[in-house]
Amino acid sequence: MNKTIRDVAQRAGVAVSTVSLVINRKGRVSKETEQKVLKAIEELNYHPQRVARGLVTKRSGNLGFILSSDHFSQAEPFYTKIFLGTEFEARSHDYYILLTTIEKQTGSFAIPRFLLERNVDGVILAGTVPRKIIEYVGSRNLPLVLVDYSLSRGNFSAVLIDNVGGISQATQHLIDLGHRRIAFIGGDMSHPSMKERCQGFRQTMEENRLPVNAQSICCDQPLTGPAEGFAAANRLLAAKTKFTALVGANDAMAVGALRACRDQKLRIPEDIAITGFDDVETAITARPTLTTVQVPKEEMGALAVRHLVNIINGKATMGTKMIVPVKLVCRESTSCRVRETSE
Amino acid sequence: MNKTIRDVAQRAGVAVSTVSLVINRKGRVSKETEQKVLKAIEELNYHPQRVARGLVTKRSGNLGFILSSDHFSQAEPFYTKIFLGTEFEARSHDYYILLTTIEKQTGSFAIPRFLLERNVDGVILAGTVPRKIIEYVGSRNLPLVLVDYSLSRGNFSAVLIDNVGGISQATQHLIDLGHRRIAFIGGDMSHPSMKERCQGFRQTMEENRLPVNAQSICCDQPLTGPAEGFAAANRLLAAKTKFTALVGANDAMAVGALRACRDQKLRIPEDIAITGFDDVETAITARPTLTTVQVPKEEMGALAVRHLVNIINGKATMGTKMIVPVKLVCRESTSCRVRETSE
DNA sequence: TTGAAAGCGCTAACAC
DNA sequence: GTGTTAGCGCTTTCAA
Repeated sequence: MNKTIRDVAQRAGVAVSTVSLVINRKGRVSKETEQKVLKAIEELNYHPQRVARGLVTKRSGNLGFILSSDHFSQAEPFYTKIFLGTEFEARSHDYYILLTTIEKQTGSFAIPRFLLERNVDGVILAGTVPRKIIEYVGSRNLPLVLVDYSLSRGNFSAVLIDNVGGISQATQHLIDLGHRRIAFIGGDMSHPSMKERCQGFRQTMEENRLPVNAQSICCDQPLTGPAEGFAAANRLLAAKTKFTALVGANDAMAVGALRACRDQKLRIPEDIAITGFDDVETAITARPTLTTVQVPKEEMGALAVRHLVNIINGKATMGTKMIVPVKLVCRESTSCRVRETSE
Repeated sequence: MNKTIRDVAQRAGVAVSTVSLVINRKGRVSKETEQKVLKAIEELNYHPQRVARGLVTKRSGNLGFILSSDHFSQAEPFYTKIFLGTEFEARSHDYYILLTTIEKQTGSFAIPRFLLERNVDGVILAGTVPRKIIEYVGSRNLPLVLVDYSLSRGNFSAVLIDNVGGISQATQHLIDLGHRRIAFIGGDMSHPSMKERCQGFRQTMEENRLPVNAQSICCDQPLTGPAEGFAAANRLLAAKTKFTALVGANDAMAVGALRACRDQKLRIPEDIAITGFDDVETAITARPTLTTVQVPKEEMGALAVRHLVNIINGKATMGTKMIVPVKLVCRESTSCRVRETSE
C-alpha cells in the first residue's frame, strides 16, 4: 500500500527528482523518461500526498471561508447559500473550502484555526467581520475577498450587492402601484449593505418627489431579524404619519413587519403593501408571500471563489469590486392595486 | 514572521522535542520548563503548522464528505442540509469538512482527490455511492460512515432514516382521515430508503386490511424527481382502480403528482389527498402546501460526524446503525376530511 | 536532461 | 526530564 515517490522512481529506474519534474510538468524531461515515469505512476497507482507537497510548496489547496456564527444557522439562509456557492465553484478549481465561524458576542475574536495553522491559500470573508481578523489575514499576506461587505480604507476585493438598485426597484414598484406614503424599516447600520438600502430608499423617494421624513424611516434596530422588523413596524404604525406601503431592508424584517400589521388587523396588501430584500425562503413561506428583491447568493459565492483563485494564480489583483445585479420578484404582499385614499 | 518550533525552542532555551512535548501535552516535562516553553510560544505567537504536523502524524484534521453530484444542487436541498449539518458539528470537534461530489453519469467513478492525496482522516458518504469508492475507502483503512444508505454486506456504520415508521405515519394519517383506496408512487428502488418506503406502505395497508395491488403502486421510475412523480401519478390516474389518496415516496415526487392531479382538474385534498416525505422546501412552497414526513437532516449530518470522530479516536467501532426518528407534519394537501364516495 | 542532496516544520524514538 | 537525531514525502537547488 501507500506508495511514495521513491517507489515510482525505483520502478521507473530514475531519480526521485525526475519523477517530481514529470508530475509537476516542469518540462526539461525527455519524452522517453517521461513515458517510463508515467508508466510507473500508472502501474503503482501513485498519487502525491497533499501534506508532503504542501510542506515544501507552502500551498495547502484549501480556501478559508469566514462567517460570523450568527450568520451560519438555519435561521439565516442568506450566507449559507453564499457558502454553498463557494463549495460548488471551489471544486472546479481543485480547491477545498474550509469553513469557520467566529463568535461575535465574545469580545475576543479568536483567529480562525486554519489561519493560525497556515492551512489555507486564500480567504473569503462574508458579512460583518472584525477588523482584527481582516488585519491578520493581511499580515499573513493571504489573498482576501470580501462578500457583502466592504471597507472604505484599504484595497480590498469585494463581491457586492446592488443594494441601491434593488431598493430602488422595490420602491419604484410600490410607487407605480399608486403608493405615495411609503415607510422604510432597517437595522444594523454598521453593515454597508444596510446603510445603502436605507440611502437607496431615500434617494428613490426624493427622485419621485415623495415625502420622506424621520417618521417614515426606522433604522435604529441593532439587528435585522423578524423581531426587529416587528418592533420597527409597530413603532411606525404608532406614529401619526400614516403610510400605505412599507419597504423592508431585508426579508426577515419584512416578515416581522407582516406580523405587526396583522396584529393591528391591517390587511396586506390592501391596507399596507410590503416588500423585502434577499429572497430567502421565508419570503415564499410567509403568508402572504413576500414581494422581494432577489439576490444571486450562490453566484456571489462562486464569483468570490473565482476571483480569489485568480488572485492566487496572479491573474487578478486585489482591489476589484464586483457588484452583482438584483431583480424584483412580485408576490402577494404587493400584488394588489392600492385604492387611492385621499384621507 | 512565520515562526517555527525552532524559534520557540531557542527562545525558551530548550530542545525542539521538548517544545513538541509541551504542545502535545505528552507529559514528562517539568513544570518550570513547561512554563518557559509556554511563555516563548505566547511571546512569539507561535502555532504549529498543520501540514508539517500532518506529514509525520498522518493526520490531516479533515473529514471527507462524498455526495453524488445530482444530490448536491439547489434542486436537491435534502443532502445539502445533511452537509450543512456536518459542517456545524465538525467545527466543534476541530475538524474541517472537505466536500466532493462524484459524477454518476460517467461510468468511471473517479476516486475523490482528497482520498488519493490522503487528505482526510475519515469519510462520510451520503446517498447512493458506487461500491468502488466504498471499497477504496476500505482499502485505505479509513473510518467510514454512511448516511441514508446502507449495504447488506460489510460492516458499515450508518445514519439511517426511519423510513418504515415515516411512511406508516403518513399512510395511517390518511386512513384516519377516512381514506381507504390509497396509492403509492416511488422510484429508484436501488436506494434502500426508497425500497423501505415502498415496503412500509404495503405493510401499513396490510395491517389495516386495506387493498394494495399492482395498480395502486407505481415504483418503477428510475429517478425520484418531480418529473417522475408526475409520470407515475398520471399512470395511476389512467388505471381503472381509483383512489382518493396518494402517498409519495418523497416530496419531489409528491409535488409532481400534485401537478398531475391539477392537470386532471382534481382538487387537492378534496378529490385526492397527497403526502410527501423529507420535508424539504418544496413541501412548503407547493400549492397546496404538502403534508409530509419531517426528516432531521442537519441532525443526521451532525450524528454522522460525531460518530466518525468517535471511530477515529477509538471510542466507537464501525458497524453501528443509527436510526433517526421522523415526524408527520400536516399541511393543506391532506387537511380536508374526505367524503366517503361509495362509487 | 538527469541525479544527489538539502531541506520544508514537525513528531517520535532513543540516548543521556 | 531533556536533548539529539532520524525521518515523514515531497520539491528544488545545484552539479554532473
